Amino acid sequence: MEKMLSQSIEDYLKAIYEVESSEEKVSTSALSEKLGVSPASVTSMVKKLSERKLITHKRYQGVKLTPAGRKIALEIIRHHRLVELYLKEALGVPWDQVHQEAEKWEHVLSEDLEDRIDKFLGYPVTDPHGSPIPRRDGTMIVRQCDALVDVEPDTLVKVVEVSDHDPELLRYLGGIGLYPETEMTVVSKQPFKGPIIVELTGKEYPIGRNAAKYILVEKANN
Amino acid sequence: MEKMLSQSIEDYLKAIYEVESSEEKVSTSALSEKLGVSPASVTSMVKKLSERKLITHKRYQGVKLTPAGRKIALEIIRHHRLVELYLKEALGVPWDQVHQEAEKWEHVLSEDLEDRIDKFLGYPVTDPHGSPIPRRDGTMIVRQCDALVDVEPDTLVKVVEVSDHDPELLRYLGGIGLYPETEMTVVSKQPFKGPIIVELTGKEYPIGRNAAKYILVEKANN
DNA sequence: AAAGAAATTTAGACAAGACTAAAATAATTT
DNA sequence: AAATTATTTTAGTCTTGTCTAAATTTCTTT
Ligand SMILES: [Mn+2]
Ligand SMILES: [Mn+2]
Ligand SMILES: [Mn+2]
Ligand SMILES: [Mn+2]
Repeated sequence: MEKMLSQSIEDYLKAIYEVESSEEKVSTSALSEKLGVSPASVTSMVKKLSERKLITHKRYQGVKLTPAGRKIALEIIRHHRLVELYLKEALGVPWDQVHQEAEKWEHVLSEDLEDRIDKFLGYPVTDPHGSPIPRRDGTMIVRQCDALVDVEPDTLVKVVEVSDHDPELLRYLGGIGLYPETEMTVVSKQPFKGPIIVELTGKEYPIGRNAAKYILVEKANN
Repeated sequence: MEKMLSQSIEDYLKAIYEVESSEEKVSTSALSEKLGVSPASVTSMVKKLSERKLITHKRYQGVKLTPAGRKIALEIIRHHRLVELYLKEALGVPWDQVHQEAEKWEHVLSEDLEDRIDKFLGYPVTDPHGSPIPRRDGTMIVRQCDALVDVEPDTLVKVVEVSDHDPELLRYLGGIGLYPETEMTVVSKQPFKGPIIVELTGKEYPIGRNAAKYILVEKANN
C-alpha cells in the first residue's frame, strides 16, 4: 500500500493543494513561483505526476489533484502542521521558525512517530498559525473566514489564522501579541492603500494592506 | 562556512568513521556492505570525497578520513545519537526502533534544534545503547572496554554499550533487562561455540556468541 | 613463482530532478 | 482580426548517485 514518494513529489503535491485552495486554476507559473523552480521543471514533473494518476492535466490549462493525490498532499500537510506545533510546544521553537524546520521534517516522519506526536499534543486541531491539521483519514475541516484586509472598520474580530510563510511578519505580529484566537478591533483603513489600524490590549497598531491579506479573521460573536 | 552536504555524502562519511573504529583498513567492500550499494558506487563516491578533501585514498588500499571529514562524520553521529535518545525520552519510542528513525532525522536537524534537544536532555553523554555522544566541537570520548564474547567466566561485568543495528537483539536484551549500566555475571561459555550464560537479577540467560560480540562491557569495580 | 581467486577500479548506462533556449499555444492590445 | 505579449511546453543538457559488465590490481594457493 505504501508507495515510496520522493521529497520532491511530496512538495509538488503539497504546493498544488495549497494553490488549489486559493486560486481558480493551478498554473505552471504559480507552481514555478511557489516551489522556486523553472516553469520547464514544473511541466516535466507535472507529466510524471499525471502518469502516476496523482493529478490530472490538460495541456496549457493547469492541473488538478486526483483523490489519491489529494490524500497524499493532506498527509504531508498533516505532518507539517503537527511538527510545527510539536516544535513549538515541546522544544520552544519560536513560531516564526517552525515552518522552515517543518519543511524538512514533514518528509521523514514515520506513521508511528506521527501518532506519538499527535498523542503527546492531545490530538490538536490547529497548528501554531491557526491552520487546521488534517486528520489521519485524509480529511480536513475547511473554515469560513475573511481576510483582515476585507473587513470594514469598527468591527470586532477574532484572529483565525496567519500565514506561516513570512518569518518577519510573524515576529512583528508576535511582538504586538497578535496570535490565532486573539480578539481585536479594526479601527480604520488608512487611505491610499495605507495600513489597517487594529486595536488590541488597549493599543493601536498598523498592519500593512499586503500583510492583512494573509491574516484570516472571523467576526467575533460579540 | 557551512557547506551543504547531501544525505548520501553524510552517510558515507559516517560509515567510514564507523568502519575506521573497528577495522584496520576501510575497504571498498566494507563500505559497500555497510551502505548497501555496489562496490563500483563506493569507488565513485570515494573519488568525489577525495576531491573534496574529506578523505584520503590510495588506490586499492582503502580510505581514511581527513580531520575535516572526521569532524563532519562526528557531527552526523552526534545528531544521530541525540535524536535516538530524544525519541526514547520525549516520545517513548522503544530502544529497538530509535536507530531506524534517527537514520533519517540525523540529516535534517538544524543546529538550533540540535541545541534545544541537547538542553532538553540535560546535555547527555551517551545514547540509549550506551554509545558516547560526540560533543559540539567535534570530539568524542573513546572508552576502553571488552566485547562480552571475550570475557572469562565467573567475572562480574557492567554493560557499557550494545550495538544498535539489530532490533531483534535489542528486543531480546530489553526483555531480559540487559541495558547499558546493568551489572551481570558471566557464568559460563558453553562449548562448541555455544552461548554465553549470564546471570542478572537472579536469573540466568543465554546469549549467542555472535550477539556477544556486539555487547561491550567493562569489569565491574568490585 | 605462477595460477587462480578476490577485491577494486573503470567504462558505460540510467533515473531523478533540475536548468536554458527555442518552439508552440493562449491571452491581450491595437 | 492581426499583432504583440505572456505562458506553457519541448528539446537538449547537466549533476547526483546508482547500477552492471569488463578490466585491472592485489591476495592466496599451490
Ligand atoms: Mn518540504
Ligand atoms: Mn503553519
Ligand atoms: Mn542516514
Ligand atoms: Mn545508538
